[in-house]
Amino acid sequence: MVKTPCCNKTKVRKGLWSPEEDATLKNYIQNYGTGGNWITFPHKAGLNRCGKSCRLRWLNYLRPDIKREAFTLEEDNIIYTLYGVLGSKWSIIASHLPGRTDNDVKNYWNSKLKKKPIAATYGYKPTNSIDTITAKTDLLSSTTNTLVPTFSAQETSLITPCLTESTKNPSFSSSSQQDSTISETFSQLGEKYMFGNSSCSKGIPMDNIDYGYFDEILSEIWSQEAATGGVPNLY
DNA sequence: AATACTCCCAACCGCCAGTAC
DNA sequence: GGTACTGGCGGTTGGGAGTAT
Repeated sequence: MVKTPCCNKTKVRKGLWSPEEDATLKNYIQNYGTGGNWITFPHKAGLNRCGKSCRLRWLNYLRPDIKREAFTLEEDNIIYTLYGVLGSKWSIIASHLPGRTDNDVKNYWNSKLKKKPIAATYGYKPTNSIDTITAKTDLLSSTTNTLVPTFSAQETSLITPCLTESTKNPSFSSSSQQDSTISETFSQLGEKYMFGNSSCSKGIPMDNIDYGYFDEILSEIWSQEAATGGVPNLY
């Protein structure tokens, strides 16, 4: 199929938005809304911009509920945890951070979080979520070794490999061996999880996933942090 | 002070899925 | 069912700001 451009790219303005353009966009939306069609929006609003560019500018910068202040530690933890489970599903991660956009979260991850030591070691900060999943093994049926039905069948199929690996991983004898084993295990788990998530995102509407589960993970992490006055003692 | 380098963020690009016709 | 169109998303880039030399 021939790709149709959303606008005449040779005639529209590109690059940084001027304060005048911002004001025009903001005023128009506040008075008339978007009209439900971003492609025709620039013409109606009197902007010489591509509709997609207008949409992006509004959603990522001009929307009144955008949070401009620095990310908090709690937000860091949410990003680490959800990234460990979902991978680079920035829009879903951002939906759990009021006032943050997917672009914000993506930029923040790429420029800050992934460079932090623990993230550099493990690729992300899965120790908390995996640890908590391990802690939830008391939810496993002792006879069938299956999860109690707080998870859907599909979610169980994603989580079970992690449980199996993290609870049966042998021989943490020395700290260096422990570090490399943990690192390797998380690398494997990450791949499995990403694979699972990939098939999940293709097969199941993401809306069907119970994000209350992540809330459980986060509250546990925060309560440990509050109790110990710092990062939870892992392993 | 001048230049080189790095970092960060806003914006763009291209692809894909959903929907209307 | 096929095509055209649109919105949404993730990856990538450009360039300004800050820092190091």
